[in-house]
Amino acid sequence: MKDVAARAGVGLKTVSRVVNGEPGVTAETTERVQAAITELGFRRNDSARILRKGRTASIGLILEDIGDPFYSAFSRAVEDVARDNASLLFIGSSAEAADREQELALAFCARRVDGLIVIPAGTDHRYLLPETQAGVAVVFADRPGQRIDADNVLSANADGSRQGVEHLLRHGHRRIGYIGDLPHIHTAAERLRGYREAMADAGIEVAPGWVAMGPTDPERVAADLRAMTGEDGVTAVFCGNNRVSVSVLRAVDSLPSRPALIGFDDFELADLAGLSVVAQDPAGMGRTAARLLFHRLAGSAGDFTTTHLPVHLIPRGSAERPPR
Amino acid sequence: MKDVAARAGVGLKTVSRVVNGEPGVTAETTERVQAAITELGFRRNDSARILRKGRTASIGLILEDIGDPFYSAFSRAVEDVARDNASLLFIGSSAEAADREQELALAFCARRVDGLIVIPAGTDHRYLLPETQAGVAVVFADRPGQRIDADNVLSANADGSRQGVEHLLRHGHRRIGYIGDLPHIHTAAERLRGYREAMADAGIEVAPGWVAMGPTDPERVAADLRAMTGEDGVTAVFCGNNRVSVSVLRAVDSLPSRPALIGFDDFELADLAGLSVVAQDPAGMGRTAARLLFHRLAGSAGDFTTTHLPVHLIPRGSAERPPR
DNA sequence: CTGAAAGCGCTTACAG
DNA sequence: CTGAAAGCGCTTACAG
Repeated sequence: MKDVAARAGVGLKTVSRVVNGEPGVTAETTERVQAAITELGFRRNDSARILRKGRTASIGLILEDIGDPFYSAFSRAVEDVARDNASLLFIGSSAEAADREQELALAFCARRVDGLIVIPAGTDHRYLLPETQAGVAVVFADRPGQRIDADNVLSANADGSRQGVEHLLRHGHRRIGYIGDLPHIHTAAERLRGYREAMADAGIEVAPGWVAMGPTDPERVAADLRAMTGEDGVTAVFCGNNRVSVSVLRAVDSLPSRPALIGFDDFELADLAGLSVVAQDPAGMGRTAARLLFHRLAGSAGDFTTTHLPVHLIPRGSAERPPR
Repeated sequence: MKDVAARAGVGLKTVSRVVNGEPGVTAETTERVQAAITELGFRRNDSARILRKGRTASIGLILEDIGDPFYSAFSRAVEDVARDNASLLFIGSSAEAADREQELALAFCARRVDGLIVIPAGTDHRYLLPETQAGVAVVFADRPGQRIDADNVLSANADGSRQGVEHLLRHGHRRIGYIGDLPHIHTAAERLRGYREAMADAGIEVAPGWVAMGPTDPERVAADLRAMTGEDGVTAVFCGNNRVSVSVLRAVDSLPSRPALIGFDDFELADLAGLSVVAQDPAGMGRTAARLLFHRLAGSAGDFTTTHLPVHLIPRGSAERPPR
């Protein structure tokens, strides 16, 4: 910028005015400055600008894994809202590791992002306290932030499982199994709770072998599926998330008899597989979380909120078959 | 930092040393500084650090759409390599719009990213010349950069189509149709070229109605599928990308008779649908592009390269059926 | 082992 | 309409 000023024979401030389209510069001066800019290949350094101005016009997004279709739809919605607010987006995956989540969050904060959208992997978010006190806005999505006051945007997880179970009950099932993710994950625990409550309300005692929580790798899921659908086993299986559903679909055809199926979370081609699902709205969740974040950044002060986004049941055949 | 220095009764430089874990500070002094840091809730401002140091330890990634599973696997690989190189990742979607690609790229450059990985939407990348001259490393992936010298990492697109067509020929098909994406997209054009060459080599003249290029929305694809598989139409259809494949799978069951199918690019559940594919390696592409970028940033000077990543055919039944 | 001075590339607040 | 000075929060190069 100094070079441009020298070349155009003007002061620094005049170059700044031209670069930022501020008023109060003669057409002739503007032209001379513009010429110098092109000749020298000048590009404004936004880092320097940011250092002086305060707000960085960037936000950070911490996901579990961009590879999961739920999170990619979520991310796209966040990105769109960020663009509407003239903000750039840092992104990172925690891979379900608390220390990686924290490392990413603090790295983003060190770059002075204005705000953070976090899909929590960890269970203690007090490490963000100094950041929020310094003015960084934080919104947790999909799972709530823990040991910290903040805004949360969640799906109606327990309610969704309840809906799914009641749907299976209406189609005559009573021995209903549940395959879920690791139980320390909030969504996994909530969905299991909804299942248990709906079963209890129907007066059905859940046998120990009917519930299997654990990592969502295909082998574990297939083994648990086989175990719970054996002789006198369950006639229907509730899949706790889209990873479980996919693994179950891959394994179900090798079972002696096919159980009724319902999955939590919709995904591409679930329709072709005829899988009935309790559908979440990942784009809606991303949009809601991002709008809330920019609301806070715009100075909205009210109490912290927890939003539960509704889910809805999509029947496609797999859950509407009677018990064998 | 000034406040910390004052509180600890030391100089600025000493605080800097402690914050960065540089040697040459007494344990006692370190302790006093650390105490001041916690008491004041000090957080180093990396923007300021970056301004002084030069390199920003961040790269930008411009995708067509994070929602597409090909690009989400790609992104995850880029992110992993970035982390290995202690670099943060800006991400943005062009939505196949050249102006949005440019806007994102220049915004990232204004933040002084060290490098850029671009999946091009536009067809003229001369706008990046001032940036590359200023030292920004750029790698194009999936599609080549145009009107600019740079590194490219691509799939063997034409070769892949050729493999797919030859596979169908081996199973007795001669009337083979092709449904692809908009022809101005490089991958779409290359894959079509491979198809045409393989057909010509087999001595088959491609009838005008056998090729349909256009947007990948389900309605367009379904209409073209119906049109080309009518009376005396094609007996096999080559799907030019995973968007086309999904739309074809959704529409194919309503046809009077089911054509043989093969798709370019693998995707989740293609196995359940029994779809034979020419598989790309999105994670490998992301990894290769990112490694190349950091190689350049580490000072590697050689000529610009264009890498063609191999693809491989996965038979799953849909392409191995003879003509009706 | 420690610190004062200068500077990274901008903008702010002010004066002319 | 224009510009000189100070400062954003750090690091570099140097001196003690």
